Amino acid sequence: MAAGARSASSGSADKRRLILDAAIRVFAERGFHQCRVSDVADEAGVAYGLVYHYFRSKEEILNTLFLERWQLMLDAIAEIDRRDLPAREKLAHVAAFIVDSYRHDPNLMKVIIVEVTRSSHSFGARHLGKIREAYDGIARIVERAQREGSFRQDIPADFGALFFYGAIEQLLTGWIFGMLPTTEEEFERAKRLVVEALCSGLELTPTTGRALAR
Amino acid sequence: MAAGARSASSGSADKRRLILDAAIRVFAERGFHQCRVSDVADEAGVAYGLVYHYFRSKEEILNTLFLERWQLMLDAIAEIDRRDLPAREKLAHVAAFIVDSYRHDPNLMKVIIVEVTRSSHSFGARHLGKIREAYDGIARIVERAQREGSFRQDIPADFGALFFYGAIEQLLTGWIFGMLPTTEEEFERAKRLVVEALCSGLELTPTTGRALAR
Amino acid sequence: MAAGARSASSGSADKRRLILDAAIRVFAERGFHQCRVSDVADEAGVAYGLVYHYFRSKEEILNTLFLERWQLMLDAIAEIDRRDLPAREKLAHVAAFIVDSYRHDPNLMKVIIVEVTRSSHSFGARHLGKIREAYDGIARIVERAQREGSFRQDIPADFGALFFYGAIEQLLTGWIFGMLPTTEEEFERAKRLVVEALCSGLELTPTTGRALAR
Amino acid sequence: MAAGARSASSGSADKRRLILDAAIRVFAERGFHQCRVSDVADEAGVAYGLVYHYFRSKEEILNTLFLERWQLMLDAIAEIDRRDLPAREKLAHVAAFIVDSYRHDPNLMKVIIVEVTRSSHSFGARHLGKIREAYDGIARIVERAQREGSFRQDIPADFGALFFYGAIEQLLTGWIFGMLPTTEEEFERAKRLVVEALCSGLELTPTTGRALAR
DNA sequence: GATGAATGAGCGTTCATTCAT
DNA sequence: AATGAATGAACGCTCATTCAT
Repeated sequence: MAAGARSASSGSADKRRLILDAAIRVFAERGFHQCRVSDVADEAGVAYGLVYHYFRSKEEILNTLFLERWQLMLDAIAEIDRRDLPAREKLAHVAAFIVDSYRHDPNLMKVIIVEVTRSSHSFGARHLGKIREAYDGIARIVERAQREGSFRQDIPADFGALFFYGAIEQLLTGWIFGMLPTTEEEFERAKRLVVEALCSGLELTPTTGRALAR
Repeated sequence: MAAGARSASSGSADKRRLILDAAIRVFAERGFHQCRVSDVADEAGVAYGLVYHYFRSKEEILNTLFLERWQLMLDAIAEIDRRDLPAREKLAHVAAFIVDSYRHDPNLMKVIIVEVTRSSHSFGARHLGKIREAYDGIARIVERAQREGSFRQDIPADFGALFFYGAIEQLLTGWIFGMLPTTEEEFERAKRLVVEALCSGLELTPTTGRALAR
Repeated sequence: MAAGARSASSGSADKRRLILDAAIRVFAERGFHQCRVSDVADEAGVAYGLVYHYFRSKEEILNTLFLERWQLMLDAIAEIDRRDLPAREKLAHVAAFIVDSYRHDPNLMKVIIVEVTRSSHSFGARHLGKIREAYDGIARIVERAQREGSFRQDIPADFGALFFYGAIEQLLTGWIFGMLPTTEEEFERAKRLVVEALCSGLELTPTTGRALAR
Repeated sequence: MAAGARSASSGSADKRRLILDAAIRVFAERGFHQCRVSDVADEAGVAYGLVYHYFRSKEEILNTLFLERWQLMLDAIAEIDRRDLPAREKLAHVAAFIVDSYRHDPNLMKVIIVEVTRSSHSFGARHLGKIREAYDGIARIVERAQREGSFRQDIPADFGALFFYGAIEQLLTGWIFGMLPTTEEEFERAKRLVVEALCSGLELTPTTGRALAR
């Protein structure tokens, strides 16, 4: 929880932070390519020359936003994996972290997902390594579960991670696009369902029959 | 199979098709926003102005590419759903159709995924309805399976569809980004695994134990 | 009267005439520069390549329209001047000819006035000689009246012609712009008033007092 | 006199003014549509983009030039009308103001007349209201003269204004087109003649006979 | 005569970035 | 640190004109 608490903070005169927070709003609202540097400056209430005092370029603003947020997630995944929990619980925590990140600062997550993660040209390509680290972090959870016998081994860990991440990203996309409702209950339900679906599958089996009863 | 056979064909003098095919290559290579209309014209070997003879704008080229291809997929999903098959088989056919589409014309799929589907600003927003239709088509398969008792009902059909589509899209993204190998075997393996994972889950159970044996 | 009877005629298959008539409507409606050659062709119901079969360029269409109509006016002015009439009557006939030309084919006159006569760049410059001939024709009427003693000599004939033509052109402009009503009565009144004003002046004098009584 | 002193001044570093003055020269020389924004920038000796720093569009430059100059004339006409003078004197002042405006900055007046006032499509239409105000200002002078008995009432004031303005505009057109000489004497003579012609008429009468003697 | 596909120069506008103050 | 004037490359789009059929 408390994911990304820093991004919306600061009543201070930290102009750099002001610019970053303004950029989140503007990039989320209109898209990175559809807005001008001056829009960010206007939103931040500073002269737009100042943007270039703090950032080398418009891109660097986005890179900064992405990296500082994404690293939190990587750290969280790693930390979760170190805990002594069943894999399913770990994945639940990962899902919760991501969903809560969106809940906490939808604009920031929207920017990261839409402008970086889902944008293979320009930014996606640049941050491929970092994005991959997230898959790897999840894959490590799966891998350990396979070694410990709780997860099946016929689905490679990296595929499992891919599917799990893909499902969650699709949830975020649904919220971002306004295709899914964004109430608190929905967030909680989604967290539960994505883990349930990915771990136990969509088919009805004796096992999932028991799962239903829980 | 044979998905979208038309898009890469034609040694004919159909200049309109020539332009569309050139656009696929150029958009895939450098991205929609990163290339100029003249790049498309050059690639097609036609004069600049001819592009505007056939298309109202650069955007219309992309819209055309998206719509003509996406509709094939929607039709395929609907057709698959009409067959008398277990839901798992249906989903396998859907996965196969999408994967084969990528295998058949990776550039076109890359353009559609990267520039339209995963691009909420500009194009994604415009084609939201069409994109949603795909989710709905898959959801209908899941729904029927729930009614018929083969799929569990505690995971709503639309979520199931979302997760399934998300997993597949993540596969495509992996191939597009060069994060996953793109051999024939990989494509086939991926088709199988995404269905297996989504239907039976990642966890090891007595049921999946049996699945392993198949 | 019956000025420019040819311009709106022809139920024949004379495509050249069809194009010219279409050009009158299109140029009048949207302006020479604001419409495309294809607009003219569409209006004429012919393929736009045909326009280039009959005319060397878009400009030549306008030149043709201007010259064929303007020459009628020059001829009319010359013919009027040859009649044995008081100068005031001659000017009245000139005014009537121009006003009736507008009444007969407002679009054509609009094109000629707006796109050629009042457009010093491009077309005005090209047809300067022809435009000047009109001034000269009127000036000749004034000049003769001065020699014969009915017109004062302290206002040079060319100035007189300029003022007279300017007043009439302003009337046309008023109609074209929709600043003056365009009823039959207004046209007749305008004919009378422009001659009266230019010949007798706006000031009230014993002479004009008598004029009132007429 | 001293009409529009601001427009051609400034050796200062006011780049906005520099651009406006350059635009006057370029628009006058080659016409609004026949010149590129870069021509204006080059003429002003500033970078291309700076034009768009100060003006929203090429059109806005022309609008600005027209409005700032035209308003001076409207103000002048209103001010002249407020003076306690015979109508003929008032009209003489109006004529003088306009002629002097041309004398002072022929390029600016050329642009205004040719590109705006005489251009019913595009700009003329946009500024119809402002153009009409000029007619109305002159008409008010005539109207008052009619009420006070010095001008005849059988020629409506608005027609009188139209003819007077038309005559003057034709003079300007003559100078602009190079059809009339542009010496100081000619300007002064034209001022006198246009008023004389419009007030007293072209015909020789006992009254105008006396006028000759003056 | 008639068609409309094909050509390509031209131009208005945008906007990231620099820099003098 | 802070400002915003100044720069200029880049690009989408228009449209008059040509030409093969």
